[in-house]
Amino acid sequence: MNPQVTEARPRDREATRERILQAARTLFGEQGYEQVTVRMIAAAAEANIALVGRYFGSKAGLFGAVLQGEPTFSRLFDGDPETLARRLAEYAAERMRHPPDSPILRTLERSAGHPEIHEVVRERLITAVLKPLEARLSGPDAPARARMAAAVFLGIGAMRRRVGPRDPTPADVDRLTAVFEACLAG
Amino acid sequence: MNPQVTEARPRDREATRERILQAARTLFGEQGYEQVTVRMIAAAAEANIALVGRYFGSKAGLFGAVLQGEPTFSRLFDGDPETLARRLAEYAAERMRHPPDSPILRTLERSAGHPEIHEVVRERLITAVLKPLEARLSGPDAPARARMAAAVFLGIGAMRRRVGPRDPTPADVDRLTAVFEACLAG
DNA sequence: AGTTGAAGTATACGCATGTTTACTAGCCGC
DNA sequence: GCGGCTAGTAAACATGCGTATACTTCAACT
Repeated sequence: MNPQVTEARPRDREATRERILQAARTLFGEQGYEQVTVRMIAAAAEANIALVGRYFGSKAGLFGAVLQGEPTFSRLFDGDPETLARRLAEYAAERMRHPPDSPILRTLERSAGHPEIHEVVRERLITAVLKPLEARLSGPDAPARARMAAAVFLGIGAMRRRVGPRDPTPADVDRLTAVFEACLAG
Repeated sequence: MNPQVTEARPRDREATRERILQAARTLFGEQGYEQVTVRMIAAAAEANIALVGRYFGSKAGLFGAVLQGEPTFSRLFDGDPETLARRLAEYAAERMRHPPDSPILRTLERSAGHPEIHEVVRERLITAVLKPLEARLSGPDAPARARMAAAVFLGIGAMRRRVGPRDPTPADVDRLTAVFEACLAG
């Protein structure tokens, strides 16, 4: 009769794996794929370098695992369709000032370059952002409209990172609302 | 036996420098800062690696020289202010399908990550895009409005690179026109 | 208790990068 | 002609990367 195996074993594969995953989530979100090294992740997770390879195969595999573990944006898109544009605008306005609270968008904002993660980034952007939004749009051209709204999101983040943060004003939110309404208009 | 296939090039500091610059312009625009190596640039320019360091100090210095040499977007912004949004929309719609014709935007679209070029990217984005557009806007909040329009540009490019190209439809152009009108509305 | 297998470790491999050094050779003014 | 400045070259340097290997340690099960 075993006691519960879930608690505080000194050697715990699952816990170590989780520490690595969590460290990677944080670091990738903060600095993007290429700026973060496997050694940094291992150090932050207080795990040995070789374990990263052992549990995730490769750096790209770990990156994929991070992205797969992130939730979609369905919550943001849920609610009254009439006020969807406004909610998106408020969220985007906050993105002028601060990086996304969600690691997934932080990670997607950065890490454009590397070819080896291109596919997983693309897949995750589609399933976590485009498809959920698209599903909530009525009328024609839903994919195109969702894509354009997502483009605005990415663009806002790109400007913040490249030019600098900006405190969103009420006028900014109004403008963004109009922008998203234009994006989503059927 | 062949006589020399490659005819000797006269020694010309300025011409060599220009070849390197031109090769860098092309490669950075095609692949972004971090994907391009100094050796690739030297090979494309048919110049020795060391000359890159000699003439431009460093890879980042060369990148800065490329960006400094690019024209601004004033031409796109000139013309009837009434139809500015439409012109921007047509340009942006083309960006859904193809990378920018101008190396500067291609370069700015990519190369987000590297800290060592952050400053020159920022500076160039401001002086080549934001300021010229801002100068053509009347009414309040011109910087904020220009910034938002620029964000849409960057976002469109980001979506093309990450998700894939899209053939813009007339409806896309209409939507984008409305988006830019919302961005630029005073 | 002793064996065993996996978790964890230390270290090195192979490679690519940006950069620098020591050298060669061609052009120009004399 | 020729000497010297300098464009151009070849090679190495130093570093950091992701990954792989061989070893050690420890906990669980017979």
